[in-house]
Amino acid sequence: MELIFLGNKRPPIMLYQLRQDLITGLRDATADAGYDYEIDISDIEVEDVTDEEKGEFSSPLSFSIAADAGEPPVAVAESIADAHRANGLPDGIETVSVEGGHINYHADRSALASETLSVILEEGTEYGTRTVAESDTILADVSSPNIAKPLHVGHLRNTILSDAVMNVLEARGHDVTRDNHLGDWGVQFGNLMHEYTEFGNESDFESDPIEHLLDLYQQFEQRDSMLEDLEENEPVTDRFRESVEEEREYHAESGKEWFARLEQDDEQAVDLWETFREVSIDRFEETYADLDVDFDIWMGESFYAREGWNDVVIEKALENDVAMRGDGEAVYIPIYPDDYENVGDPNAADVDRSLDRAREMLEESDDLEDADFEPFYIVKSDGSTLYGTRDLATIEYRLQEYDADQSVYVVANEQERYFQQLFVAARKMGYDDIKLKHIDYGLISLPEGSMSTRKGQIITAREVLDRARDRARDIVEEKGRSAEDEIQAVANKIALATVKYEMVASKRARDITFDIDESVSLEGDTGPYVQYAATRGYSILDGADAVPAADQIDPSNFNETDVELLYELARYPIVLERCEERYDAAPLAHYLLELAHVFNSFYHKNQVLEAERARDERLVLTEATTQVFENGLDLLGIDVLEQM
RNA sequence: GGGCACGUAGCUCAGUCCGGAUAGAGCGUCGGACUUCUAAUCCGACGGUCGUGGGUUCAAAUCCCAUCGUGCCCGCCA
Repeated sequence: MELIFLGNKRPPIMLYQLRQDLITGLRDATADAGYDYEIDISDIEVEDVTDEEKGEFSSPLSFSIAADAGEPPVAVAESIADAHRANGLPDGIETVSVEGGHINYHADRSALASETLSVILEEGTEYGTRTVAESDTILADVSSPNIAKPLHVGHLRNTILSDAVMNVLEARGHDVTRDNHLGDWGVQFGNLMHEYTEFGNESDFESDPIEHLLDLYQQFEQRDSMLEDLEENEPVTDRFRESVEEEREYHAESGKEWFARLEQDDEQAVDLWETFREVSIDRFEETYADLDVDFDIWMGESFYAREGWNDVVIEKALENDVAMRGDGEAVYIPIYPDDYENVGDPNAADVDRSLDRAREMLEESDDLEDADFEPFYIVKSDGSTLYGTRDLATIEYRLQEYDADQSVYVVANEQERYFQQLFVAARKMGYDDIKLKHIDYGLISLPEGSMSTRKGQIITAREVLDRARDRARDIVEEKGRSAEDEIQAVANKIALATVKYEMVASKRARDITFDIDESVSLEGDTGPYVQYAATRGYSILDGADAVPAADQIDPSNFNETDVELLYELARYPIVLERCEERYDAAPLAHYLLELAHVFNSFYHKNQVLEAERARDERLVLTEATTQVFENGLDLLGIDVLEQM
């Protein structure tokens, strides 16, 4: 992908560009020194600026070359450094040295300082973003709550993580469509309709529809598991067992029937479903508004069922001979054990589309259980569809309507296996030109154990937000810096920062034990810590009449502390690059924390307004820092505050 | 039985995907810094067999194999 820098005719002398230049230079120097060695990005490390000896960039490649060539590493390093010196170091690199076999490059700090500050202030909110010649069109499943249930902390993590990751992908130049892929279709709603028509209560529904529906859902599930227990555990008589079985089947069958009716557009079923859906969406929207997140589309699973997309993929699967028929009306795609391998990546995907293997296996034994493949069902024997059908339909739709390059799914890692199967099935269907990516994340549990909507052990998104707000308001009041009428607004922003930071600070794969008391703490490794640092920046800028232009300052006035902060700012685009690679926001969260720490340190050590030497320089540096705080926090969906 | 993830300081976690020079933060503990641009802060100290055992390598927290522990998944549910 080709880089186009915004607003500059030539690539600025920035960390990012310098590293690119050094790779090229190092490649030539290595060849000129007489060594045959393949050099890539990993051969140049960006070092900690506080380490004088290592320089800003360092390469350990002399060790590998030395091992092959049987020469001492220091000699190899020296001869490469000499060659590089002779060829001429890139603009912005002052010297190259050899320390302990490492080739260390020392940047021209003044040039880097003024370039970095100029670029940040010139690009403003665009700093760190890029445009790419051929951006990807990305369709993303985000948030995806099930209707008729409240949003809980799991949805909170999903929604906040999705928002941040999609923001990053946009900043990296891609065209992202956020699809709130509502769970609004499936037998569970048949079960709910059964329960509602049997036991529902209109006045309860009206006073709190979601609570009432949740009660009914839990009642259905609890009765089912209770009956299951009774059935399995020592029934007193056969007669008793039979009646338990009957009771259980009655409810389950009735639920399935309701769903079948819904899929057949039965008026009563559709009416009920629409009512459930509307009250759910109304409630969701309140919470999304509180979270300050938006979606581009709310397709929901029902869309693909009701608009005929399910039929499209079912037909396609049968016509292309990738799916076979099972009992009743059942249709499934056989998946062989060797089908899984880099299956989300269009370039690496290689699956066996043939049904011959499955047919052979079934000839030996009619029992699917014995066959060495997993059936990926897209039609059940009763003729209704499954989530897999809807997900295949979604891919078909995204290709047809959006010409999508990527279809990505922010969904908890408990569904990892399912997504592998879905992606295999999709390849078999012939969806070859689309990158499929499961952006999985760890489960959230409570200190008292794992959450279960069924058992009623949940903590809702609303509870978390309310508690964070209450706690933030107490602290804002205690500090007494905000005007009476602003307290709630300030507290809200701090509360959001707390919750959002918490939700993205751990890398995706990690499970989180969600301790609400710890999460609303405002000290240390938290969102408010970062907000506070930014606020101090504004406070400084507030005390200055004007901030000079970046090209009007003398970078040689910067001391070590200033330079450390400056390098932190320069690193920002590299952090976003890493976030894009990983489809994660955690590196950004950690970066902002580090930036806040360095800025706080700068704040204590260096005077700005009263500085004897570097007042102008530090004003520019401070302004650039607040800009990076704004840009980075914005990607995490966190607002900065002038005062807190 | 099979699959995936996680295991780093007392606790919560970065760093692992791309192997490099003394393994980093926060919380907690101990000590220090507010007549100062916001102390929601800063500075310092204490704290580590990077789960364990092999292997590859000049070099392993990082790669490979094995093993233990924890969580999740393996349904014509989502």
